[in-house]
Amino acid sequence: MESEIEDGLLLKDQNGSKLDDEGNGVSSGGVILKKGPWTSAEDAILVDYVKKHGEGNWNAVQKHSGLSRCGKSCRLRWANHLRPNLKKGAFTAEEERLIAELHAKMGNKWARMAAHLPGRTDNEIKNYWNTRIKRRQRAGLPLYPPEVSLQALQESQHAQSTAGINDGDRGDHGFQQKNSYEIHDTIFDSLKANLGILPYIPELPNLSADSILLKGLGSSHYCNFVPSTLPHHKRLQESTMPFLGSNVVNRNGYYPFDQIHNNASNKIARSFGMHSPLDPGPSSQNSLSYGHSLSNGYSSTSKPTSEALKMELPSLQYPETDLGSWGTSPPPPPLTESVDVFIQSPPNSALESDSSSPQNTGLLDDMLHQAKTISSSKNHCSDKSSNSSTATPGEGADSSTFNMRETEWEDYADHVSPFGATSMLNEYPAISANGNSLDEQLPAQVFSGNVVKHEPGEQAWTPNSENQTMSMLDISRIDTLLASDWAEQNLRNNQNQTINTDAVATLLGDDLATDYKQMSTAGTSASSQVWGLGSCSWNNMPAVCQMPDLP
DNA sequence: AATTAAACCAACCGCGTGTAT
DNA sequence: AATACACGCGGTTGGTTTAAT
Repeated sequence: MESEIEDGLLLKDQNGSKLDDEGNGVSSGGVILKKGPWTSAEDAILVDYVKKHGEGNWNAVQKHSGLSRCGKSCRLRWANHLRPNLKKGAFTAEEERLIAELHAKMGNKWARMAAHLPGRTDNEIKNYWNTRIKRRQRAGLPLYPPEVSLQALQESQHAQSTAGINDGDRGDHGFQQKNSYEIHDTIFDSLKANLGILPYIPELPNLSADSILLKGLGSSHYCNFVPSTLPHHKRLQESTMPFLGSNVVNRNGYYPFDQIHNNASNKIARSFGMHSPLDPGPSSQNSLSYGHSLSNGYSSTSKPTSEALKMELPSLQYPETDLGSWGTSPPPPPLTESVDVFIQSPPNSALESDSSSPQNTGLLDDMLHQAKTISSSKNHCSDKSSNSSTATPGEGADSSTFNMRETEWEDYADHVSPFGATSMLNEYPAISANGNSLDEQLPAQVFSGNVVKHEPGEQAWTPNSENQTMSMLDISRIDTLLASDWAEQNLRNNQNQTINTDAVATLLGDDLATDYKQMSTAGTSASSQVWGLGSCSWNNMPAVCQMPDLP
């Protein structure tokens, strides 16, 4: 080792390590730190070291084991490849779905997501997601499955509503609020993107998109959708926003929904195969487009089991892992594309980042002020939301409105237009009223009950019942989220739900999934699942405005 | 069969945060 | 309180494999 030390000029990298002229690091002891692929010998050394000394203190590995790797590299190698219980192989359909769900809630918090996926690493999840982002971007398909988006919104609303109730006592709920915010932000962007590509905007009865965002600043119930003012702008990258150029973001940094509305409304039915009830059936063009989409983008990384097995352990880089589990795992995702299908147009990063700009500070202050003013009259807000609703009270009550079976997720894309918005109006089956939310189920259980596996080539879920059609009317309508159905339902459920949510959130904080699980099992699932826009009205604003990391 | 493009994945890099001194 | 260090996270890069032409 020592002999490898070079006397040449040594640079220092960001971590203070010296670099030789080939870019290899040089430890403080003068040992050249190797870079690049790990060898089996190095793996063995590292494994042996960890067995003896445990994890952590990674910089000591090089010193004590003679391994010519920096501590950071050792940690990464251990975490991603050598540590026990790592699950290798393609992601299962369940995992794919969970990833989408988690991403909807957390954004690019790979490590946190990995915590929910035993045996999976943040890097693995990140790679998986990013490859699909790219693919979906090219295909113009949704980022999240509709039910994931909707559910996340619901949950975020629960949380934010709770935050509203705790308005005067936010000190201990910073995380929860932040979490809520993140959910909102991510999903909101997702929904916005959908608005840009989905035909539903026209369906928004009494509010244009800009009214949702901007007018809401004044007194609407939609203010909670105003994108963040928070500094987490790094989370979503511009690269995830392919559909809309920055030129469509108004000078306030908000996404000009009305513009989208105007531009998109005329294209809606035709472009997406989603037909207005007043519009004749899908055009052949849609069908063709959709079919094209299917044929294009569906080489998912989730490969059939056999392939998954094949791809594993390609080299010494991969330690032996328990492939046995794969043998028993569900058939590879036909679902292969399950996630891809829903990767939607990227979030509007401009909106996000811009909203955090100083120029919006005043707006946020106003929002906060009004939020506090209004928070005491939540019911009043609900009433107002109700008035704007286009749904009848009875209709929205069905919790199924915002739930889809996982299978539908895949089918959704499969049937959708090239833009990912399939003819949901016709094809989505109704979900049972007691359909579980994603969070109501633990990962291991999430997909057990209602996932219908499809073979990769299996295109279609055949619409065959009226109730299916019924359900989709709401589900497919992203704008519905912003509109009145939720508010309508919320009117009835708001009070009790808010209290429950508050209590749970207060107790559990971070783990919103658990929060909602508990809520659901407490017999409030029906109401909670229809928790709507109304609940995300002003009482939510504090959650946004109180973000601890606000400047 | 050869070439090119796309997809995948391991590893690296920079930065932020927490902790020890 | 200030500084240095260790660690972890998220983003990016580059090499390899696979698929398409």
